[in-house]
This record gives sequence, structure tokens and C-alpha cells, in this order.
Amino acid sequence: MPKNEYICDCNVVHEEAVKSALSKMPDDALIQEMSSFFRIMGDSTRCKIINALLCSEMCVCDLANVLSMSKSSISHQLAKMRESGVVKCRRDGKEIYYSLDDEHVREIFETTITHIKHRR
Amino acid sequence: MPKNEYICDCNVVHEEAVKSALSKMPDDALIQEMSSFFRIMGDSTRCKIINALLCSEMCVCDLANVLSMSKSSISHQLAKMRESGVVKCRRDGKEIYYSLDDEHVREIFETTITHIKHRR
DNA sequence: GAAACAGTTGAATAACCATTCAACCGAAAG
DNA sequence: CTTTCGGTTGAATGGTTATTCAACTGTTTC
Repeated sequence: MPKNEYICDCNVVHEEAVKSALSKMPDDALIQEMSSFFRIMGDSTRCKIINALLCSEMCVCDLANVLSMSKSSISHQLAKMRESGVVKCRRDGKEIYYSLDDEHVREIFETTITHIKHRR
Repeated sequence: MPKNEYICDCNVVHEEAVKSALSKMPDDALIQEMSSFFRIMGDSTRCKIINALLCSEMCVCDLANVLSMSKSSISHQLAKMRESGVVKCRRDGKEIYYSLDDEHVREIFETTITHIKHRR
């Protein structure tokens, strides 16, 4: 009789809860997209960008001035934020205007502010 | 006359928007706490942990079995998640039970799932 | 069409971080 | 008090990532 029938280095304590959690676990693609979304939000530079975009859409030069950073650095961040579904953009002449992807992003951001302030 | 009166390497395009965004920028402490919160959510292992905790509270061994990972690894992650206000814990005898810090965390997590699925 | 300017991109460096391993702590049971 | 077991912790390492720099696009204006 095996001492431990589980993969990890300990015995399961609550078998029903483990089975239930396993059955409700989303597929790996969704987990990857979620963690990627949060990872992109999880940087102080990008949080400042999101904060600026809460007010109004902005071009790269505007954001560079708000954050006192180079265009290049801001552009690199915006590219990642766009890829992860945090911001979207539109071109108008020479300028490219960035804004939050949709209201979900605003909601997630503002609920987090509430959460942080609440637990202080 | 200086060609560029701004800190960054380009001219501002929309001065009013920049000023407005600067005046509404939260203090640095809040930005740090927010980005730290999101950074902790932004890892596939930790997203799976949060998913498991949506169902019910769990001890470290339960989570190790759900994720097929070592106790040590799970424990390291939980320590960070606790520090950033994602989970809380309580001791009952030998076991320590972890759960989501509060309903805000659940709301942020579920809104993000909705956002990801919506933009697919 | 050439200059000017908003923005992008790739490579390189330096800082950061997830997992592993081994040792350790603390509560319960014998 | 000793053993057992759930859980924590610190150091080490391999992988990831933010910023800088320099070169490059694409659009407008002259």
C-alpha cells in the first residue's frame, strides 16, 4: 500500500475540495491570458499610464510628458498593453491616440483602488 | 529660446490633457501598492491558486495537490499573495487555511475573466 | 521630394522573480 | 519529551523583463 498516492510531496487533507477545485479549473489558455493581463497591469509605469487614460485618450508624446519618460519606453509599454487587451489605439494624422480597451479595464482598475484603500 | 521645454524627448501635443492627468495622478505609495497587487495576480500559478480559492478555503496541502506542485513552492506564492492583500489565512490545529482576502478580489478576478472572454 | 516629427522596433544590459533544495518551526499525538 | 506532519524560510539558479540606445516607418508640410 503506497504511503502517498498523490503527485506532490504531501497527503491531501480535503479530498472533496481538491476534486471540486480541479473540476472547475479553467483551461490553460484562459489561465495564460488572465495571468498575462494581470502581469501587464502589474508595473508602476503601466499603472500610471492607465491612470492617465482614465481621464481621456492620449498620444505617446502626451504620456511621455505625464510620466517624464522617453517616447521609446512609453511605446514599448503601450505595445505590450495593446497585445494583452489593456489599451486600444487609433491613428489620426501623425498622432496615434491610446485609450483603455473597454469599460471592464476601468472597472478592474477602480475596484482595485477601492480594495487597496479599504484594507489600509 | 529653448526648442523643447519638457523633460522628455518630444514636444507635448495636448497641454490641457497632460496637466489634467498630472493633477489626478495618485501618490506614489498607492501606485506602488496597485502595481504590486496586479503583479502578484499576474502569474499562472497564482491565478490557479485564486481559482481554487473561489470555491472554498484550502490548506497548503490541498493547493499543492490541485496544482501538482510542492508545498514549498505553494507556500512561497501564498506568502507573497498575503503580503499584497490577495489572500488571508487562519490557523486551525496543524493546518493553515487560505481564502481570498475579500469580495473585491473575487470581483476583480471575475471581471477579468469576463473581459478576456468578451474580447476573444 | 525632402525635411520634420510622431511613433515603432530590435538588441543589449541590468534588475527582478519563480522554483528547487535543504533546513527549520510549531502543533498534535503517542 | 519525542515523533510526525503541515507549513515556512533562505540561498541559489535559471528565466523573464524594463529601460536605454540607435536605427528605422509613416504621415504631414513646405
